[in-house]
Amino acid sequence: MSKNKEKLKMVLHKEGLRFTNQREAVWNEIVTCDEHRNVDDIYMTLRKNGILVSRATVYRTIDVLVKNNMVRKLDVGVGPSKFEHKMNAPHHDHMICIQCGRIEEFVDDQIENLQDSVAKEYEFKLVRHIHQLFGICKDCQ
Amino acid sequence: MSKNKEKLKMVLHKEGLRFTNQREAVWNEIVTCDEHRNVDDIYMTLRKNGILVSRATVYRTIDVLVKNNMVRKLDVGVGPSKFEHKMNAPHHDHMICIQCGRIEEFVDDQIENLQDSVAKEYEFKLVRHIHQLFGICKDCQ
DNA sequence: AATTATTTGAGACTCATTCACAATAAGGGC
DNA sequence: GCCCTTATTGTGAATGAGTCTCAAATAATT
Repeated sequence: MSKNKEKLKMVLHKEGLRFTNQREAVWNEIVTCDEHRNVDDIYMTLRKNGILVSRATVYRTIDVLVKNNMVRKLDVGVGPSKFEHKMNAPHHDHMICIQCGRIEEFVDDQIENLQDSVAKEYEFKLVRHIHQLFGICKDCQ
Repeated sequence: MSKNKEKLKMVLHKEGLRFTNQREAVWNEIVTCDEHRNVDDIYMTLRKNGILVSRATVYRTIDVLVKNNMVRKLDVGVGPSKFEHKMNAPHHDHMICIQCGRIEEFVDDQIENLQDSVAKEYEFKLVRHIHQLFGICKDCQ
């Protein structure tokens, strides 16, 4: 059994939820693609591959995945939210071009550390964060 | 004429928009309150004070104010966006409690600087950013 | 004052997301 | 494997924040 399937089973069990074909299909579709996609993209791709899962189920499954840190939700400021899986990928944040919508990832450990310090200082238990830079990308300038 | 009124006039002029009672009323309502409020909060307060401005106009005016850096839009992850004015207030980011919804502000110049460096490195022209820490606040723990 | 262009208000509309509920499928015990 | 209980699914309707349309009102220009 693949590592990802294993991971899904664990999380579902932890949440007291059942392991179903639909949930596996959704997780599988998300984890085998490295793009930033919205629910409809994911739904349509599944459908194109002959896997009929309802949109509602995609939403419901993603909620669980997001809550359990397997998927990151990305509010890109306009239109539907986008999602990306977090397996085998180092943590990163995003730069979003307000002209062409292109999303670029960036990593900065110093920022991460400072962030942790701030949270500690306020006795705030950090669960997740959003750090997005909006602007004009190199190509659009 | 107050400094804030002056500022609004300038921005509207720059945008090729007219200075109207409604736009002044919305800006005034926002700039004289230091809380994080959504469009409906602002609309209802105006209405309570006998100032009848339509919801659509509040949305439209806020768009202009956000675009011109007079107001910050805050996506709090659930429900409608909140807004706060940016006059006389040093730049800050937000910690949002996912339990009680409380919003706390924090300032960290080092993070701001690092952020600028990252943008520079990618030749990305930074227009604005979102940096939000989600977690459990001191009181909710 | 007349003309032209912008803004406003009201409500219809959009569209992402959530919900309700009947039908279906999982998991546990036998 | 079969039954029973309980969770999950699909469907389509509902929700709700935000946007749009358009006629009437207001502002700027002549």
